[in-house]
Amino acid sequence: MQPGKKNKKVSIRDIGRELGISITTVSFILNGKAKEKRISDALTERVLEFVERINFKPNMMAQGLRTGKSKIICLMVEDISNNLLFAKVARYIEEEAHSRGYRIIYCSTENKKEKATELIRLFQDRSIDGYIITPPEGIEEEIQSLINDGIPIVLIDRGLPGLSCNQVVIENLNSTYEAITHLISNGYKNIGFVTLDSNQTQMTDRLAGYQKALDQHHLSSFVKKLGFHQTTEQNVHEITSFLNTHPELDALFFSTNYIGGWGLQAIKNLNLRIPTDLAVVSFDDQDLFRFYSPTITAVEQPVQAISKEIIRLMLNALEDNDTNIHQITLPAKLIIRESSLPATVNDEHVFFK
Amino acid sequence: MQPGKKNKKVSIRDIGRELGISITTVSFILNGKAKEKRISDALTERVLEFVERINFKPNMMAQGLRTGKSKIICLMVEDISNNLLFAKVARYIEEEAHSRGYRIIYCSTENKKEKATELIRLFQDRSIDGYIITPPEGIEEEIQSLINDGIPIVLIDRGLPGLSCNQVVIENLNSTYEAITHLISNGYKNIGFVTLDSNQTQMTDRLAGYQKALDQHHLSSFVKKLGFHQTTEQNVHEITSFLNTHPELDALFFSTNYIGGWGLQAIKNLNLRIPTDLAVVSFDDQDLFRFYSPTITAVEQPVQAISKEIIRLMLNALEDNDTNIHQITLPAKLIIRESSLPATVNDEHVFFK
DNA sequence: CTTAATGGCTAAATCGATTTAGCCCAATAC
DNA sequence: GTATTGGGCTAAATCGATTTAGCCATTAAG
Repeated sequence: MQPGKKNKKVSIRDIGRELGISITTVSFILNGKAKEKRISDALTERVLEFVERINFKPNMMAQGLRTGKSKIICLMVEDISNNLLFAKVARYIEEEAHSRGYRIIYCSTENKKEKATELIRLFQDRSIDGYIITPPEGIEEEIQSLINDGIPIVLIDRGLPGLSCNQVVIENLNSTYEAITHLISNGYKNIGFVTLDSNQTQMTDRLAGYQKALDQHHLSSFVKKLGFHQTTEQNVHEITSFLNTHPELDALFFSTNYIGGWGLQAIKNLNLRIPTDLAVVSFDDQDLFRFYSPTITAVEQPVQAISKEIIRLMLNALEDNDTNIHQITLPAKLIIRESSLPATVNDEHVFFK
Repeated sequence: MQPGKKNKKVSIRDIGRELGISITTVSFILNGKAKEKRISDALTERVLEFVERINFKPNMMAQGLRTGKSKIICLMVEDISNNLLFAKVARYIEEEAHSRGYRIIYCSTENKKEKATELIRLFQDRSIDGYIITPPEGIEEEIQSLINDGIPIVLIDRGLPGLSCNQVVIENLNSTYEAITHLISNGYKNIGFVTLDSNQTQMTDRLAGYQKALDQHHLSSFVKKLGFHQTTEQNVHEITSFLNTHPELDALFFSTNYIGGWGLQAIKNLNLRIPTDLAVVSFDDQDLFRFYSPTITAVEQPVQAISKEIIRLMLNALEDNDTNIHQITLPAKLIIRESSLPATVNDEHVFFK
């Protein structure tokens, strides 16, 4: 039995038959090699016009089989649904990729090494041209093996120390430093830092930025590291305990937007006023921070710029065979809102003490 | 020149050569047809063991070319980044699809007919096995042509009246009816409805549910329809004007979560207290509503159930050639929070009047 | 007038799988 | 002793493109 659908689609062969020419000629013309292969302008014109009229699209599987290129890029993120940042990157990348003839498949690693490995193996059959990855810890070997196979990779959101690979990240250290300095200059002295128990570069850099700012002002640090893969309730509870054990805290920095969400929850449960009782700044902006009462100061990632760089690096590697390694670091922006207003203005105790 | 990467990958032919058997046999075994084709258990065992050991994965392009199936499903949503609902659906679907050997490519229509048409045409080369689509208005013909080609389609979030096609939607009418009834029974009498100027079924059904509840209690309706593709500022401004022109409003229903966001913005700008001055209920739950002060009552879509049905319908059609049309309608749940507390309890005027 | 160059096009191999048709041998039936 | 059956395996066609090598005129060069 022949494979294929009810409506047999036309092939390059049908076009050749219809126009009385060889499939070779059709292929050359469709691939823009008419001039190079000295096909006459008249014929080129005729073929292009015909192809346009019948809305012919070459079969990608056949093309892929022959050329070894699938025109598919894999976007492998932590979880496309738990961080709007990834969904936004997905959105921007999609547009540019399509306009260049690429499709994007996505998958989520849950930031687990095993899951990521499994996914990479699942796709390892020549059917993915390039990978855009937020790498979980411990995935170095697997990535290296892709690189060895000559497959373009762009790491995003975080790097893998010890691996030379294209990457697009932001200035985590500097932007956190700036945020903490902002709190300090607004009069806060006991600033807590709530983060994940993770050795990934974006997290360690943010912590380093915090530490750097504190050191510079000789302030002591209060760091709470939340375990990975806990429930929201557990996390909120841990932040609540952290605040209870350290009543001296007058400000809190959350190292990601979802930690920010848990933090606000905890603060609400404790009935603390922001920023009167506790100032708040979070990494990663989101609707919640813009709309919350009070509005929450946040470090905003330049999503559009990040996405542009990601797809630029990928297409460079794919189309221009650029094998140089590009490591791009983009600046992030502190959006100052109500939650970090100067302590002296808001805290009436200061006036009357 | 030969195509292919630096590390030439092994093919079914290499396996045959290595084991001294034909590629036919290898293919039969790999496709689980060993029994049917009477390949001896010993040989089957030997091949499977070898394939496992060298971690062989058949080339999908070759498979696809031969079988006419790409094992790729296209998820075509409005915008994967502007509504977490779509990202969540994407996440759930991904898991199940992968476990069944399918990959998912995504794309965003911006809810525009032209964009959707363009995308469908872009993919129309036999390289997509099925489509999961949130259809924009006016896309009926294009969808029908896919159906005619025998390609499985599942419409989601909204249907296309006049088109018989698989679909998974929720009880928009009933759940809105329930939400409005909830407001009415909590003492609200002048309930406004802010929605999009759209004829899509999910929107018209929500409006119908609102109308039904009002009619039943002989209340008058206040409907504000926002234009498509306006800026956030414009929308917030329009909602503000709506509230100003109708000072009698004591409650507001937002027909989507992002409209809810704009609405909260408008209410905040007007310094109205929720629910004292104005009760609020929104369709679609989100973090913002859970964390806001006060917390916002919302109609929650059963994302997981929706996703399960979507992928179930799709895989049924793909694998079991189920050509029956399934139209699934799932219930949604009203999550009652602070923003819709009874008017009489909160509005002290009522007590002292 | 022969050879070389060029223009315009094509036959056939190839990518890596699936699938049809059928080969060969041993066992059983008649 | 021949015909039939079935077990165990394989050769070759095929999917629809790309690409190499080369055919056949015509013109230019020597």
